[in-house]
Amino acid sequence: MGRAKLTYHHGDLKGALISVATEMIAAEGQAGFSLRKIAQQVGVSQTALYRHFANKEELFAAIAEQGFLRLSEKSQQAFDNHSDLIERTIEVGMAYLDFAAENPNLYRLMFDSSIADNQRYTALADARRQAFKYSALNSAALRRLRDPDAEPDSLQAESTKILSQALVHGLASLMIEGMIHSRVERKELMRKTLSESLRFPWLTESERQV
Amino acid sequence: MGRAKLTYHHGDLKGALISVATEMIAAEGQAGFSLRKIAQQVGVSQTALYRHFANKEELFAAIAEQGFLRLSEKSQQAFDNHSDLIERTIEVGMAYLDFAAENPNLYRLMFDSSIADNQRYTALADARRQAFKYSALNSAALRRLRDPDAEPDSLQAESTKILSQALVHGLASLMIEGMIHSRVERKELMRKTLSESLRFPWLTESERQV
DNA sequence: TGTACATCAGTGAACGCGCGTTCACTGATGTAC
DNA sequence: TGTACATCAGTGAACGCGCGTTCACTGATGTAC
Repeated sequence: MGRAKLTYHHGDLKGALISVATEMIAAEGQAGFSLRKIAQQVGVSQTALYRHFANKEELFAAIAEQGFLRLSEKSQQAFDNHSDLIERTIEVGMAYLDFAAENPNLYRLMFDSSIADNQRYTALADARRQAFKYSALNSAALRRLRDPDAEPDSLQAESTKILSQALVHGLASLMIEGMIHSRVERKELMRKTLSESLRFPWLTESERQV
Repeated sequence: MGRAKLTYHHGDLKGALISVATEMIAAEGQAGFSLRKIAQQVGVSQTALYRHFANKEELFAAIAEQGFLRLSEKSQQAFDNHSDLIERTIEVGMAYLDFAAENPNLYRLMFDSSIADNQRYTALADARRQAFKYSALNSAALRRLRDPDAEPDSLQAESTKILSQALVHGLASLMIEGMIHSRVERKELMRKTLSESLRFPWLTESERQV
């Protein structure tokens, strides 16, 4: 169906709604968000939306899902581009930080617990799991290197995993909330901080090649 | 003025409003928050509030300020109770995490950029600075120990400071958003993670005593 | 000690607003024959 | 190839709601004389 053709039926209204809604979240955040504005921007009546989403929350879930899919892609690229374990960990983390810096409002929505915690949105939960696959794999690998006989869910393993997750999420939050002010270039700072904290001194040089 | 006495004038309406508003934030978060509900709960007309606050945002700022003052107190206690540098850093961090765990909605409000970034609220900014004084002093001390000749705002110093801030903020966020699921006791896990990441292997035993 | 009066904290009715959602509808599409 | 009809995407008027804020007011308080 031609795009220029102004038909009664839109063609891909669902996709257009998600895309415009995502832009709106990016521009104004969750506070200034409204279904009516989105419909207006898409050029459709304010009730058309209810053919595709049961309610506002369901649209939010779709936006968040979209976000995780994009984050996933970035993470995978970073993962695939590096084989050195530490480099890889840093670069996956950097991809995460870049995403947060470029999409602060979207990032916030993605981690809004009121949506994320709702078990109803299975597609969202899947996308989320996918996005964390690469960092999760990384920490599993690290754990094995560190202590091959460690129980999978030992305190040691848990704390390693949580450390890296917390660090990267914390850096993202600090960036978004503007708590990081520095003369030095932000990206360089991120890289350095990540790299210092993830040096893992217990690894020998040979172990670092995965 | 007696409390039981039902007078036309309240006595300390401003204080009562902040206190009830803080409770309401704690219970329902920013989403379900409304001036009318608060006035009702305090038992006063919905417009009485405007004698003490110009608008809703100003009340938010007062709530956040209150939060930072409480956090400040907790941090200072933790600081004063330990002289070992690492123990002290861990305990100040733990105080921060406890606060976030006990007051998730308040914590979120305190770091809501739309209020925090507004320069108009100088009392809020002061309270905030006060709350971070102890962790900031800590990282300054660490920096000096690590490299006495380091320029105060070197990349090294910046990244050390950011690392500890990010870690503790990241852990708080993970806790609040329920991303931390674990069989082991949460507090123990926090302590271990913090302690591992802040071990600072470059410090000698004698340097650890401040 | 008593009175007049300025000050100011709290009232209550009312405003306009934007919101999410409902409802009965209409126009376009695709398919069976 | 043409027609009847079921399906379903999008319409537009309307709903009720809770909200923040305004306004002219009233009742209580404290102070000057």
